[in-house]
Amino acid sequence: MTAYFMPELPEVETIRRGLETHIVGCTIEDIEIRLAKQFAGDPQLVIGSKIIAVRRFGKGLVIDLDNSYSIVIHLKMTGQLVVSRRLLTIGEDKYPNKWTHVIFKIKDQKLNIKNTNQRLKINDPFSFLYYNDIRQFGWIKIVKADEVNNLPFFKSLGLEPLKDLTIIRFGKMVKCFRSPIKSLLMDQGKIAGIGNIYANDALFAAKIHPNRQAQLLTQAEIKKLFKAIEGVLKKGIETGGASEWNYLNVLGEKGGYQNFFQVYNREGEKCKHCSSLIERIKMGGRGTFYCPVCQR
DNA sequence: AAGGATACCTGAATGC
DNA sequence: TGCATTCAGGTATCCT
Repeated sequence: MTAYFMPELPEVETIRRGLETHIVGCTIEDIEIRLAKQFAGDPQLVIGSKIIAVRRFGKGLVIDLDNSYSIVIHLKMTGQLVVSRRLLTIGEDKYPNKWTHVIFKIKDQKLNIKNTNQRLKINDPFSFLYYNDIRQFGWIKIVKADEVNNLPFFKSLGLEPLKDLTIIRFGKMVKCFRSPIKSLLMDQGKIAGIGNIYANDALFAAKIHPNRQAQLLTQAEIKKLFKAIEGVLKKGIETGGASEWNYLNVLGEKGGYQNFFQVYNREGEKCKHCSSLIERIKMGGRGTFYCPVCQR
């Protein structure tokens, strides 16, 4: 089967870091909206403003501007944010393409000053940030910075792993949760940012069957799972995210985590620990992968 | 209340 | 071959 998956915390964090490096300090000169349904708010509110920060909450991105407005983005499954290669002078743009739905025209003051040197392949201080999205599920909104946290998605977000999610809080959460543990890991209102890939792999690392009722896990298992979550997310960030199919960082490059999948998308393949065949079941409408021997 | 089903959408895989 | 059907999936929303 083909794997389709959205960017999860490590992928979105990788994009956030890339944007921080490449577009903070730039000014938004124009916004071309090619698919109106993916864009909410008045683009005029941010045109002419300077990008001062890029934040991430769960799988959501917030680009802060110097006029107290923010551009909020959720990539959902197939959204990509790719900066113009022109900006980096490392080749010609492959974008826009038929899936490019929003184009931010940006101006880099630093480049503008130096635009007579070789850093720019062409003598043009403008660059582009392309929003591509095959499935068209993602969205971009212009909102006041102080209203970002009131957006329904952000308002309902749970704790941030590697930050606010402590072992104590995680333990309490698990003990009150009556549904399968995998549902808890993927519940954005409980823990922000874990999606199908990392939930599957964390459960494998902790040797816990995805269908186990959360509140029945032992303290030792809870601890192991907590460590496993941190482990897979850190590994994901370290390798630049998982790119089996659609995910790209802001330079249009793939990540490397797909080479470390333990169970995700490995139905019928051998468990890397015991050589049993990885099984696939459906939980909450999502493909769920596990080793029937290692995970109990 | 909380869990389940459905809509959104298109490319790839499958079916005939 | 080629056309039609099925499937995947995060989140919002509706439903039970």
